[in-house]
Amino acid sequence: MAKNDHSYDILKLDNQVCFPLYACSKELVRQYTPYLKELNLTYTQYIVMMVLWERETVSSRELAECLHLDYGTLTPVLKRLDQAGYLTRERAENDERQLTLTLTETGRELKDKAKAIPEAIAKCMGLTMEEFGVLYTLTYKALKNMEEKQ
Amino acid sequence: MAKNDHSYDILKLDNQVCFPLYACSKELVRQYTPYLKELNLTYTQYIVMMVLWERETVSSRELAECLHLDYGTLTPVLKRLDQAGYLTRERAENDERQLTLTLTETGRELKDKAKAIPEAIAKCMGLTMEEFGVLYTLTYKALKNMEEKQ
DNA sequence: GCTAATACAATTGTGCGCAAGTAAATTGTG
DNA sequence: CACAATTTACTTGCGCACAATTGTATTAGC
Repeated sequence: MAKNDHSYDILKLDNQVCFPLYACSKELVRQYTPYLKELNLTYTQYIVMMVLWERETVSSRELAECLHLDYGTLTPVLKRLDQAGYLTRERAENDERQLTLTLTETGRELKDKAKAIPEAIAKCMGLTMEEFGVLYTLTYKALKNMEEKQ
Repeated sequence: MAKNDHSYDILKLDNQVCFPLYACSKELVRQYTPYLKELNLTYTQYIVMMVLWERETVSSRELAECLHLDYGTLTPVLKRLDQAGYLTRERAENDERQLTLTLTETGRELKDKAKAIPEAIAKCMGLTMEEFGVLYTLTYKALKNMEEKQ
């Protein structure tokens, strides 16, 4: 193969968009960790709590959908949050299949402690307000396009 | 608490930049999966192979650094790639601590099969060339800023 | 040259993350 | 009504991902 064969350049790590996205996502979770440790939460548990802080109660199915998580992941996460006393898990009255999650008082108290986190993380990332907006738009656009494919 | 208290809005899932980034990253890995399955690779194994396809040989330490992975993750991944016959693991001559990874012929053969993947994934994401460029720049910028914090 | 400090890698433990398979409740169809 | 299809959730198995700990080789300080 000739030295100036560039047909494999698309396989170079530096030419991938997916890699920095993947690495950035992991690094973000790592940055959250020390803050969340004070709340006794992991990142995944945190995003579950965010939904509950906003809605007080939600079905397991809706949660799985809006967080893009499947039950294999969600079930043990919800059990741990239940065990920690941050939420309750009950079957829906009208449909025994459905699981209804409800925020507890202990869970609600975390909300105040969590208030400072988003700004701290934003500072870590060091992007301008405009850049944050662009990043938000592009990731949501890609996400939407990809979920349409399946 | 008054209904028009917006001080918690920063905790709404829809107002987070981190969440779509996290969800998008996971969705991306999911999109790769069927393509990589044909090469008998996971996404993490794939990015290891990308480095080897470009460099033929690399030390474990360099790999960990450029992929932003620690040894707890990397060690078992490398063992599996070794077992699959895609690379060899040898101690460096001059320093018994260091692990040197070398691409095998079998590993090199995968490169051709992998060639079509980046374009297929790009199509899934459905962004324009310009948008890909912006996404690349912003994620690398955030990544660089965050790793400076630690 | 001996010991302390450092660097590199492996191991252990915990928690995602998802595919595949299973089970139970509900809904749809004849 | 009976029974097939669907929905919802759980379980199992495997592979990351990382913090914390341990082990070994090299280098630095004296």
